[in-house]
Amino acid sequence: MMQYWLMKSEPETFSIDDLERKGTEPWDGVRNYQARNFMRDGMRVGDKVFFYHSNCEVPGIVGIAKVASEAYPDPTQFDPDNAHFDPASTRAQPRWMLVDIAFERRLARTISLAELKQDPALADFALVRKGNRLSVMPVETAVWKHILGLEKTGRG
DNA sequence: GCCAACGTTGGC
DNA sequence: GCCAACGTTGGC
Repeated sequence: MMQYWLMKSEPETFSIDDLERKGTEPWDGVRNYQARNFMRDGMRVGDKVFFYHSNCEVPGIVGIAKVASEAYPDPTQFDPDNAHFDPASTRAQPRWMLVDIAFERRLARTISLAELKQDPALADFALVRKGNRLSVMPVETAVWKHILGLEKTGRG
């Protein structure tokens, strides 16, 4: 059964433009167990993903991607020259996993965090809750549909 | 750039 | 196992 997700990326590091240009990208660098578990245990090929820009001028959802592989070990954990190198991880027992993410489309407009926060229908959505730092999270079907409904409305 | 919130580490 | 110190995330 199709599941929905949201994944955060800092656009200065990897933006929706970058994903559109490359087509498919290994979602490397995740070093949070909860986020890893969602990728490893939750995601299936074909699941849909909101692409979210974080730590930027207008944080918000900017596009839609899809899961393009099952989880496999994140190669950056083995590379001493990589910022995400993890000396405690081994190839026999890799600690960090990733999935490939494929571009699907941009949204017609950015649906900003500010807009999501002031929407009463999204009060329980983890993204808008105070202190949330999770970079990979599930999105309930109703929430997914509600947010997509915002795309064509109002501002932008 | 600041800093609140949160996760991880390590001493005990 | 507790918890203080530290590092990171990410909005503002």
